[in-house]
Amino acid sequence: MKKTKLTLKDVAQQLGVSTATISNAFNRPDQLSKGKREEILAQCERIGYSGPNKAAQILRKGTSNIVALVLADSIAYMVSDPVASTFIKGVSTTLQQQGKHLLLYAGDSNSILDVVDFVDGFICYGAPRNYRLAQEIAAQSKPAITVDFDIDDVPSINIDNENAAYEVAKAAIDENDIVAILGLRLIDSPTTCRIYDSPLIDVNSSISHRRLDGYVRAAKEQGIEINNEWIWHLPESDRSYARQAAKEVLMSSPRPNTVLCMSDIIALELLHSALAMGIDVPNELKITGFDGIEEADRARPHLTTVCQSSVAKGEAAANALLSGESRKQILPFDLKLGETIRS
Amino acid sequence: MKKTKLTLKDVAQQLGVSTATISNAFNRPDQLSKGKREEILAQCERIGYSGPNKAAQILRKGTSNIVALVLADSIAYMVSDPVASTFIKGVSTTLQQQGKHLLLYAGDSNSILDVVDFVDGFICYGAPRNYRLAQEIAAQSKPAITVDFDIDDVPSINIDNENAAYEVAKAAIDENDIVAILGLRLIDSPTTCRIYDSPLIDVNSSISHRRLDGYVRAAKEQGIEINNEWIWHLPESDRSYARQAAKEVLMSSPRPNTVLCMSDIIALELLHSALAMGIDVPNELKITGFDGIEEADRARPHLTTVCQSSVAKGEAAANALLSGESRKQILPFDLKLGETIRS
DNA sequence: TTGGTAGGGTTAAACGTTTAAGTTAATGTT
DNA sequence: AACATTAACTTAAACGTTTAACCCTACCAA
Repeated sequence: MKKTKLTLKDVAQQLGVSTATISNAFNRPDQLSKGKREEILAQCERIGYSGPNKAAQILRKGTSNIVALVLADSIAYMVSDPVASTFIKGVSTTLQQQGKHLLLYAGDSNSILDVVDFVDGFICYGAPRNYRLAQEIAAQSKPAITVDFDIDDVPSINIDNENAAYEVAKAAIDENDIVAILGLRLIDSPTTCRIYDSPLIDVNSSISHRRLDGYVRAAKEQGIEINNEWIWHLPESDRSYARQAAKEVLMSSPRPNTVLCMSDIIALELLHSALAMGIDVPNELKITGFDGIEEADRARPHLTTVCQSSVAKGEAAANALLSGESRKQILPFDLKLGETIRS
Repeated sequence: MKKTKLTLKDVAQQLGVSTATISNAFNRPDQLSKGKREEILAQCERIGYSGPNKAAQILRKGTSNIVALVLADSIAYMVSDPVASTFIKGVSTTLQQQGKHLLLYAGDSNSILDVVDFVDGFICYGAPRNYRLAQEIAAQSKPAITVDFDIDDVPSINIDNENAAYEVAKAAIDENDIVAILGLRLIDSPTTCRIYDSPLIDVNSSISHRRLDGYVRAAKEQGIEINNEWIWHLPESDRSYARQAAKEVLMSSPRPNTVLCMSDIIALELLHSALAMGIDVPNELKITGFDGIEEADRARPHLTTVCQSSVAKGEAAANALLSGESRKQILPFDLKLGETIRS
């Protein structure tokens, strides 16, 4: 029983050839005769050498076939959020097709150094928490791509959030409506609350603020000014935060009759709360969502929302990274009219 | 502008000390004087050296701080399945706490060799597709742990599936019931179908077969023999497979009045289909699930199911791997009675 | 004075590959 | 026959660290 693992050198010695030849047998078939190659491979199989050590390969070749997916929030949150997990889906299928491996990264900017040396590239998903981290990554000389936010000169995948929000809001808002917004990560607070005059965070890079702009523009077109009092901040697109916000909105007086939600999860939770309270949707309350998740399809009445394909985003991100694409891409969205705004 | 990245050697030269000293400054503070160490670290900061190259470290030290989570199905499926994604959640939070990184692996047994050399250990989740792969991994001399299935001598995390299934079935089944089972991965087929006399796969290692045993035992106690004709096979715990199986069950005659489902997703889909057809649950149709996912809580009537904590499984798996625990652990489950079996 | 020990360094040999450059023999060209 | 080309290998220098073993110098005890 061999105690220590076989190395390429051992094998070379045993077969009486040079290490280069063994290495070539595995990596560059054109560098040796077909016969010799097959013989070597067969012998390796026999003596239990399963190929060059990958750690050494990574050091020597400088490439590992590992791509890091850098997540804004904890992995825990990301796998449970339908939008984020669908994104991961897109990334992973594409990577797998190309023989790449996926490292899920959700640490801070210190420990990113733990992986930066051996990873082939980075996909950075979701600001703002990720913004500084992504900047550091971009500063490294490794391929990187951002999704759902932007950093100068770094290729990215986005949709036109401002127009998407504008369109869904425009479809929902009528003259004289009282409009409220259930927003995501608008200010720096760990709890659900109205934003009032709290300073908005990260205005430039955040999709939430682009959406806010769109909503506000659509409202303005109907002569409606949305006061900060009617804008809620949720720290995450999470059911329990949403439930609380829904309660606050529905209890407030006057009660808004149009609520624009920055995610479907939020919108659905609001819908359920409203129905449970016996509120007529859409006649007493119009609701719009954002994302177009599967669950929105199953809800009755159907949710009016903006569909964006998270899978497509994931695929686009992986493909762009692997192909060295350096442009910023804007993916399409799709307005979906359900019965939550008009029956 | 430095073109090429700084190495430890460069730094040593610039600071006029040996490479060993620089290395020690980063890794072994006790090996040099405090003053020197601080000076070195400050200088490194200044000239832009962010610490030893990790690829080289991995090769030299033989450890990478990366743990591979080996998934039975595609990552795409895993992140969308509530049970699996919750498991990932548990694993990832634990790993993160301990400063480890998570590599999601869903390839085949060939490409596992791509990572085996630099990964610190393996968590193998879910047979049977994973069974052979896991055997190969176990054959490597790296720490490994299996979850929801077993391999001789490899530590594992499981619940007592046989008893869990027995208990939920016992709670549901009455004398003279017609009992059907919606099972998971029972035979080797990519489509939803009745199993009839198809050979069962992987009888030993599969949780599905343990559950089957439990169901059958409970039925027998009521004098009921479950014919293979009344057992369905679903290739995955997926809504669309479930929908089809639900249709078939509800259309068959005589229609079963007790259906034992091997996952909540399946049970919920059956519940929806039944309600949509105007069938009275539980009076005309009793349903049980398995897993205890969140969504089961939101259903009306509440689903009767077996709760198991996937998060706890994930945490246990990660902890066992990191601590070198070598026993097989059986985690508790929890019978949850809802109104889908008795109103 | 001798010798022992501890602190603070340095040297140099790994870790397991890949690959540019070099060697040799065989084949083809004129 | 002389020379150029090619095929099939080998040599040896990286890749960027870590770490056992060694070497000073200073200090202290007896």
